[in-house]
Amino acid sequence: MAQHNIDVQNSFEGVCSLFHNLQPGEKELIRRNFTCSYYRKGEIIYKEGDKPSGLVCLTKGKVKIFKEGVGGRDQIMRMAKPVGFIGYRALFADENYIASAQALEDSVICVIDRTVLLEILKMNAELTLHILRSVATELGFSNNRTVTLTQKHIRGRLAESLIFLRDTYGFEDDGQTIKVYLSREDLANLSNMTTSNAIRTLSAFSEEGVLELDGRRIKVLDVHKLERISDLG
Amino acid sequence: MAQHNIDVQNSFEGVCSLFHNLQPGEKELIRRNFTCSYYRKGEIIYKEGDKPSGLVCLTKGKVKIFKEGVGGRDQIMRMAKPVGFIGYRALFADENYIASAQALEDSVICVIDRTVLLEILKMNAELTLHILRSVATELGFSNNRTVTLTQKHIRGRLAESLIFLRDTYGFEDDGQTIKVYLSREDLANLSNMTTSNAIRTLSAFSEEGVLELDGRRIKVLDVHKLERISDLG
DNA sequence: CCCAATTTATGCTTAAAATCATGTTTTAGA
DNA sequence: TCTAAAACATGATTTTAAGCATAAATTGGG
Repeated sequence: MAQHNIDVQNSFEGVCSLFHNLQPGEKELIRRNFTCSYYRKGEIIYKEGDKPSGLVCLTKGKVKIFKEGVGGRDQIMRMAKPVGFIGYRALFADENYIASAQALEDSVICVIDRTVLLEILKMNAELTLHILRSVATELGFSNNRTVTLTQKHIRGRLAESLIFLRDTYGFEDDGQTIKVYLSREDLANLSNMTTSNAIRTLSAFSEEGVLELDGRRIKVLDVHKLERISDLG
Repeated sequence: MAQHNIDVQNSFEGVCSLFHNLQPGEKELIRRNFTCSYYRKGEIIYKEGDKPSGLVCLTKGKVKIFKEGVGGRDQIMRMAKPVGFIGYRALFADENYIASAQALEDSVICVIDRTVLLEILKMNAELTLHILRSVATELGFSNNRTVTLTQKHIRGRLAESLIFLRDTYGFEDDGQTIKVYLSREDLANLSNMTTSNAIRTLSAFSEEGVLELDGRRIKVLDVHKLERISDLG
């Protein structure tokens, strides 16, 4: 696979900006154990059961993190955007991955070697404490998500997913179009419903004037109404 | 409320045993900022929205951690047993509690002052890294839980909850009776279903010879069958 | 010990969402 | 550009679980 012109230096700086209280020597250590690679849309970055080789970071593109469910039905756990870490849970828990990561667009993925990172963390308590805070925050998201995915009805879950996507990726320049283009199946897997129901409910939202649909392009016409639907459950 | 004869020293040692790589000076610091109190069955230890004052530890009794759901329906997120921490997610995330904790039996709760603990963590990277691992592991449980609660059917969810309770609290001396006595409503809130359905499904398991029921006493007659039901979804 | 309140139990009805079926549109590759 | 595959759309049907009603059993407090 060709080197699709990755700006390693820029990626490196982006990744480092995610760390707090990183000492010069530690930064140099990371630089020397830092690799980048290019993933085409649809390619798998890691799979459930794989062993983490290091701390994975997305510096360009979009990635979905998903778990295979009971009847082969996937559940999307998280959506990543640049610059951000993925797969760190398994790394810090010292476990294999319990979810898979797939590029939704052409993406650049960088990896900091596992051993080197852990060495740094053992020396830098402040940095470790900061990461602990991030993971604790994410555990909160996960707990909230469990409740909404189990207790809200289909309309509420889909509305919440759309709001979540807007919060994560923002709008296009028109201020209305959500800046991510998911298949109906992905949207369903994010919202814990069948593809049929995602399609149906999107159509309903469109008829109600909440959304305007054009293929995978989703334009939010009435944010308040969407939020109300999400809150109602 | 009377001092129900709390053995503070014993509780203190129990709590300290949960920390790894704790230095003598740090231990002394904790001892001087360590309080214990007694909670009767049913009493609330903290509520959703409260601000954590420190690291809470259960040294005696049983506690449920639950979130209020959409229609006032609670979702039990976690069951705690001694000796173990509760409410640490909010503390480390520097947030208010997103769930409430209630004693299921008479319990002893100890608290390590927040400021003191964070001081220790800032100095002790190894300890912080160890806590990071625990929180990352729990995030994994939470993610798995999200999938099973959303994708498994009622029978599978209830069976899984029963297995989970056995894993957490173990069996009585007879080797069959799960060592925790929950109301049908709590069992339902743990398994994401209505109380009616928890009752109905328990009865079904009993008729199928998987369980033997006697009030809140649940005797597991056929572990394999229970596991099979859980795995089927 | 007794009574009210709560919990448990069970049947029936309704609502929600999955499944199935069919057809159309879009996309990717030869 | 054509074709096959994939994705999207919509209606009908079935399954699942919630909701509701009623009654029995259990529990806790006076």
